[in-house]
Amino acid sequence: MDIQGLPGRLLADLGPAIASGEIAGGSVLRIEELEERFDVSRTVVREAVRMLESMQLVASRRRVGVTVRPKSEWDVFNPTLIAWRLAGADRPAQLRSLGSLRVAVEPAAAGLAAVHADDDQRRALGALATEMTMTGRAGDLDAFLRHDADFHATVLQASGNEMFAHLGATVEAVLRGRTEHRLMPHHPEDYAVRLHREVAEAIAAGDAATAERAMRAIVTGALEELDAALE
Amino acid sequence: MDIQGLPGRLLADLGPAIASGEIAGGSVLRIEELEERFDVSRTVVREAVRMLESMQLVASRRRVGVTVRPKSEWDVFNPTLIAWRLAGADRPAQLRSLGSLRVAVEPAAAGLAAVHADDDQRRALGALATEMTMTGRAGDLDAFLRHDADFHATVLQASGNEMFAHLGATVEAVLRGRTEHRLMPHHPEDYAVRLHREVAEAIAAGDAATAERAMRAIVTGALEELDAALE
DNA sequence: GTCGTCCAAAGGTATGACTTAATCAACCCG
DNA sequence: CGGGTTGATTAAGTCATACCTTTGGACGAC
Repeated sequence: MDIQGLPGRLLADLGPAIASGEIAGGSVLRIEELEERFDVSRTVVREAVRMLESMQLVASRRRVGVTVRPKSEWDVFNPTLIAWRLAGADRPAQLRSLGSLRVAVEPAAAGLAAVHADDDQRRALGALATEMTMTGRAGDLDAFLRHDADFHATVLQASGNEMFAHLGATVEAVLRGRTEHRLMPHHPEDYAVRLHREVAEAIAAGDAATAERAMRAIVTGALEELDAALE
Repeated sequence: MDIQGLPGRLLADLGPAIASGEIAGGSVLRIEELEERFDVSRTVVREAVRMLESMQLVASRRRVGVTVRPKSEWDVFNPTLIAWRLAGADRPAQLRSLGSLRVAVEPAAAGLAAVHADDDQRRALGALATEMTMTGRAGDLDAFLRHDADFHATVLQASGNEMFAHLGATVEAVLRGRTEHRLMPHHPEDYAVRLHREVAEAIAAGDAATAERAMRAIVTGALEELDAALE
């Protein structure tokens, strides 16, 4: 999902630098300077700039240069940008934003999934809940993370809403970040695992209200734990 | 927010064509062909392709060409792409997706706004609700639309969550599309206007639960009306 | 002090040559 | 005859350069 070619190299360098605030809003980059700094041709620089431009990270104006736009204008839903911010200095802020988004979206998705999921998806959720129980008890955080991410991605997918479905990858990034940075207990809380089981069963039974309620408990719990972990 | 220069011209032509399905997933475009078709240089074509690529609309592979990716891989949150789809053949599907998204996000945003809004925002919401009452009664759909969009944008902004805030522009696009295509009653329903007033008052009073409930009523109502209007 | 003109700086576009990688097919080996 | 390896071919990727276009700011006239 990442990069391609030389412009990708520039992106991988400039993008995170801007996203982390290291290059402040209002700064001006000149194309010629970038050519020298990265030792590439104008073509390459321009393509990289175009991509930053399409994320609303920068704006290019004649006679001025490539100016970094204020943070408030970024395309904050862009998955690449989210990844950069999660990897950089304002990971806390990004995690909080995404946490609120999850609280809003995932319960709704669970409710829809109870209505729209196909049989395979209902079965898969049950199986994933079981895996989470087992790997959670065993303290195998890697495997737990994998199944947790799969679980949420499956629910989002099963909602039948393409926009919800696309948040699967983002949620996975959140969960991974949480695990990698020790922002969650070393043994997943029992109650969280039980709630996942409850969501799976409610979706299997077509019980939208219960699925929604249980999922809301999961994501609000996650948000509270996150806030606590971030002091 | 749109376009800039010659690459913008290509984008404005290719983007909507892909977004509407006119150019199907799996199709292959060759750069040289595009050069001729639009009578521009390679530089320009490549930059346009880069931008389509960063929306995940296409992928460029050596020895093959620029292939249009399946719809399921598009960056469906990209505002430009949303605009293209709203303007094109699958406006109905896009409106439905966005409708569900609103149902998920706006109630949560209203709840947060009741806690985080500043005084100006609380005042502005009250004033906008008043305007909606007046222009709604007068049947001035244009003015009503403007205030309606402002209202929702302000709530999203006041939530204090940058991701919610960014959905303001998208919601406005939805509302505008709804009005322009006669998908709403010629006189806004009284109950909807009353609910907006209720949201404004709850946010002014810092009553998160009420704000959330009233906003949920607004957006679920809007979604139902949309579904009805789309048969 | 204000307005208008002019110039230079920086991005935007065009071109053509060259490099790189991947597909397809021919070919060789088993 | 089948399968894997190699090589030719094709289209994207990169580079260097020249030229065009816009525009911010300096400079001078009124």
